[in-house]
Amino acid sequence: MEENKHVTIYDIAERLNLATSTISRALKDHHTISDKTIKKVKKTAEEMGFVPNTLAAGLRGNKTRTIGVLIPTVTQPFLSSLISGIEITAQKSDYTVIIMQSHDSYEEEVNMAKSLYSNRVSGVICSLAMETRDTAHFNQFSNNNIPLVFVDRVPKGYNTFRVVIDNYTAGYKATKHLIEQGCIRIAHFTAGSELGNLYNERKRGYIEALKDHNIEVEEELIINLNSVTYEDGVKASNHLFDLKPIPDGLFAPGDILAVSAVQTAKKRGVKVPEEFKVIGFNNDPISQIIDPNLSTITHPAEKMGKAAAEIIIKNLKSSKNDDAKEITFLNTEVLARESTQK
Amino acid sequence: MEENKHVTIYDIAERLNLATSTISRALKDHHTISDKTIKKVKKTAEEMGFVPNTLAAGLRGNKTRTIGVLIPTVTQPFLSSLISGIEITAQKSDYTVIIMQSHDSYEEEVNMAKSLYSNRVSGVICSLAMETRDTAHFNQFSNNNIPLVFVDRVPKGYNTFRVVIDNYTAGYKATKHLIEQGCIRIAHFTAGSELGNLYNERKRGYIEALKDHNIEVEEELIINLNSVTYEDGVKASNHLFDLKPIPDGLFAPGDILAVSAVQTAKKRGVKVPEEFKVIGFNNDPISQIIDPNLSTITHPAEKMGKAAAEIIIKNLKSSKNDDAKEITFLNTEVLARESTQK
DNA sequence: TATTTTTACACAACCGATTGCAATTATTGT
DNA sequence: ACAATAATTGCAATCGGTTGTGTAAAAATA
Repeated sequence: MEENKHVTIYDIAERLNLATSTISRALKDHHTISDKTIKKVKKTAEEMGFVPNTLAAGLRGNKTRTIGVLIPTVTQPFLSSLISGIEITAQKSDYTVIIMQSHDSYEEEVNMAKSLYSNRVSGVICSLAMETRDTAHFNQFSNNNIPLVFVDRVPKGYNTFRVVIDNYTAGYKATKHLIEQGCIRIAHFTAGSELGNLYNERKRGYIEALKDHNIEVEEELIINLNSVTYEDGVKASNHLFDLKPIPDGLFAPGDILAVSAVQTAKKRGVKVPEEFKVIGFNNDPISQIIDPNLSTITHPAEKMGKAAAEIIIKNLKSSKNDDAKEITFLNTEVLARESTQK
Repeated sequence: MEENKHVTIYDIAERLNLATSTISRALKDHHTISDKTIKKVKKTAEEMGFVPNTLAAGLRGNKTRTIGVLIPTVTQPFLSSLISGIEITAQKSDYTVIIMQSHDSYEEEVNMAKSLYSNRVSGVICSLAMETRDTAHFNQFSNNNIPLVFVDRVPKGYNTFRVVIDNYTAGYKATKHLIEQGCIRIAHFTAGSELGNLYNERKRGYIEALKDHNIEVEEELIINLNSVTYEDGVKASNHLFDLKPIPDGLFAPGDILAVSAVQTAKKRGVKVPEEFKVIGFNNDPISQIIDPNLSTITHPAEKMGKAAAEIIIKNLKSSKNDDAKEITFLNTEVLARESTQK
C-alpha cells in the first residue's frame, strides 16, 4: 500500500534538471523543443507514471475538453443510444463526457446546468426535461460562448444549435403508411409539452396525412396522455377498445405506447394486425421482440449523438463566433413490420 | 451577445471590500465569519451570478467530488439502470458523475481509466470489460487512495470494494425453478470470461442444482457462446432444437439470450412453455414484452448503483484507510412468469 | 481601567499546468 | 573570429478557490 503522490511535471523537471515549461512543451511536441529533449522527457514521464492533471490545465487554459450532457434519463433506449453516439465521437477527439440526468424535472435541470457550468464544460448537449418551460438557465452557456446543442426535445425560439428529426414529416409518414395498409379510422396518442413539443409536430403530421387522404379527423380518436408511459398507454388503449366500432389503426408516437396498445389488444381479443394495425416510433429494442413485430419509425439516436458532438467539437476548434446556429435534420424512415401488415 | 466573463470570488471581494478568503469562507458558512458578512456575501454572489469554479477548488483541495464510472456500454438496460442508481445517489450528496464506456475493450478500458485519473475523480465505479484479463490499470486508484468499487463484473484476487449478486445462488435458483416446473433435461448457455466470470458462477449453480436433484449433467446441453448477443443466442438455440429429443428447459444467463431462444422456438414450432421452458436473467424490459412473458432472475441494477455510490461517498467522508474492502451482496429472486409455467 | 479571550477578517502561499517573454546556447554567414 | 540569426530552454505570472497563520478590533473578565 504505497502512497504514490501524484507525479507532476515538477517532479519530472527536477529529475531532468529542466524547467517545468520545457516539460510541458515537450509533452505536447512543441516545436521549440529539441527532439532529443522531447524523447527524454517523454521517456521519463512514462517511467515515473506521470498523468497530467486535467484540472490544472483546465483552470489555466479555461478549457476542459469536456462535453456536458444533460438529459432526462439514461435508461430510455433512445437516450442511452444518444449518449453512446456522443461518447464515441467525443472519445475520438479526446473529449470527456459528463452526464447528468434531469429526470424530467425543471428544478433538477436548472441545478444540473449550473453544475455543468461550474465544471466549466467546453460544450453542452441537452435534451429538455418535460417540465421545462423556459430556458433562462442555458443563458450562462450562450453568454460565455460555450457551444450549446439541443437534441430531439429542443426549445422553440432559442437561438442555438439543434439536432432533430422532422417530427412532422415522420408523423405524416407513419400515418400515411397506415392508410396505405388499408386503415380508414386511425387513432393517435399524443402528449402535451410546450417547449420541446415534438408530440405536437407528430400530431400535426398525423392530421395532415389524414386530410391529404380525405379521411375525417375525429377528435375522439386523438387521445392526450399525461405521460408517455406503459400504464398510460394501457389506459388510452382500453379507451379505444371501448369505442364502437373500434378504430382500425393507431399511430403511437413511441414504441412503449405502441407495445402497450398491442398487448392490450391481445388481452381484449382484438387481432393485430388483422383488426387493428399499430405503428410506433423510435425503433426501440422491444419493437422487434413483441409479437407481432412492431412497425415503427426509425429515430437515429446514435447518429444524432454523433452529430451533436461533432457540432460542439467543430465549433470549439474554429472558435469563431458563428452567429448561425444551424439546425441539423436527420432522416427517419418507416420500418414496416408485422403489426401493420395487410 | 454580452461576453460575461466568469464571475470569481475576486470580483465579489472587490465589490465588498473584503478579502477573497472571507468570501470563500462566507460562501460555505465558515464559523469564523459573522452572520452579517455571510448574508451580505451570499446576496452579492447571487446578484453577480457567481458560480464557483470547480476546477480551481479541485486543484487546490485535490478533491473533485466527482465519481468516475467505467462500464462496457450505457445501452444495456442493466448498465443504464446501474448508472441511474449511481447518479441519483451521487446527486444527493452533491457529487458529479463522469461516465466512460470501454465497449468491452481492454485497451479502451486502460485509456479511460487513465483519463479518469487524469480528471482526478474522487472515486471510481467499474464493471469490467469482457476482454480485460488484468487489473494493473486500476492500481493508480488504489495506490492513491481513491476508492474503487467494482460492480457486477468484478475481478478476482484484487482487493477492492465489490458490489455483486451471488451468481452461484442465482444460477442455482433459476435451475431449481425449472426443475420444480417439471423439467428434466435442462440446457444452459454460458460464456467464457476469465476475470469477471459471472457466467462461470451461474453455470456452477446450474450444475449443482442438477446434481442436488439427481439429474445428470449432460455436456451436450451446455453451450458455450462467443458473445452474449441475440445472434449467438439464435445459433445456440437452433443447435438445441436440432437435438433429438430436444431438451425441455433452458436456463439462459441473460434475457436477450432467453428471448432469442423463445423466438427461435416459435419459429421452429416448439411450444413455450409446454414443450420447452425458459428462464432468463436480469429482468430486462423485454422480458415483459415477449410472448409468453419471460420468467427471469431479478438483477437489482439500480440498487447496485446506489450501493456502489454510497460506498464511495462513505469512504470519502471517513477518509480512514479501511483495509477491509467488503463485498456487498445484493439479493436476487426468481420471477416466475409464463415461460416456465407447467 | 487593564488584561485576557473571542470574534472577524486579511495576507499570502498553494494546487499543477500553461505561456509570453527573456535568456542562453548553437549555428550560420562573412 | 565576430556579429547575426536561429534554436532551445528558463523565468515567472497566471488561472480561481482554499487554508494556515497572523492581527486588529470587540467583548468578556478581573
